[in-house]
Amino acid sequence: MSTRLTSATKSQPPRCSSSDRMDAAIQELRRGTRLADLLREQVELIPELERRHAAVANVGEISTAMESSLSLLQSEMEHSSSPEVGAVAMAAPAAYSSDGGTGERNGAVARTRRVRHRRGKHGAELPIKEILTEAPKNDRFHWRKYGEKNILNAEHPRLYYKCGYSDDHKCPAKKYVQQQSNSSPTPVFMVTLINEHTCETLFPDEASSSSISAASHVLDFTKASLSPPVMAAAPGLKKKEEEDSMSAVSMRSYPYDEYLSSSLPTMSPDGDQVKFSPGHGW
DNA sequence: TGTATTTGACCTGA
DNA sequence: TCAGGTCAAATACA
Repeated sequence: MSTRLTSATKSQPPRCSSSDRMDAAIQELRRGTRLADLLREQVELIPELERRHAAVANVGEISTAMESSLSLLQSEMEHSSSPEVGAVAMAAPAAYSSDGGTGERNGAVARTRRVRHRRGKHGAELPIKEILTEAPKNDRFHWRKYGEKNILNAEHPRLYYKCGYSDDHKCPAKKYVQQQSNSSPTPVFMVTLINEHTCETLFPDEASSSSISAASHVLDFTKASLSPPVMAAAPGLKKKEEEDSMSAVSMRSYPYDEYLSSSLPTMSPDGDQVKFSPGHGW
């Protein structure tokens, strides 16, 4: 079954205008929905009741996520998005920084007062996407974690990432990841994207990654859901992972490429992604 | 040794 | 004053 599922990830949407990409993303989401249905049928054949139940539940969540993403994209298409980005603009959850991450890192002394230009509340025009995902995947961008914060009334801390090229290429892309309160056995993460990547530095993994790895990814996606995906994610995690699974996921940056181009089979069964050399790393 | 993460302090808007 | 977002030294790891 895995091979069939993989086909969902094979078609590469054209990368042209944002509307083209959104269109492609919609197509992929539709396809994903159909495949999720297919997967459900297959999963129902699992003899072990417990596993079957869990798998069916997970597939159901996949479908839900697909459908909600789909409707978001569609409504965005209808409401004519901003020309520059194919963002799924949603209600801005909070304040978004407009700090360009220009990386003024020469402050010799720590904690000395620096004039930092940030928090442009007026920056409401910033592209924003929010994605609910339960299955972290690699989006091929290089994210670097730069902060973590406990949020009021939230069970889990919010993790802050910026593009790994924010300094080099002045790429303003950022994302916030927050695990939702665990109402379901499977952790669900709200991923908020801020700004579009200007670095355009995607990892060239699709050329080398085989459909096999894609298949295993898809399969393991289910497996990983049975056991928390967070734990599967972090070979690079060292100390806090055992107690803080949230951080574990975070180290890999949470990917959710649904909106992007869809086919990023980069997470191995262990949750370990493709290794990248420094500077291109993840 | 270089790179990425952790973590507490700092900053800013509400 | 509070809460959220960011910085950057310290630290861990490959």
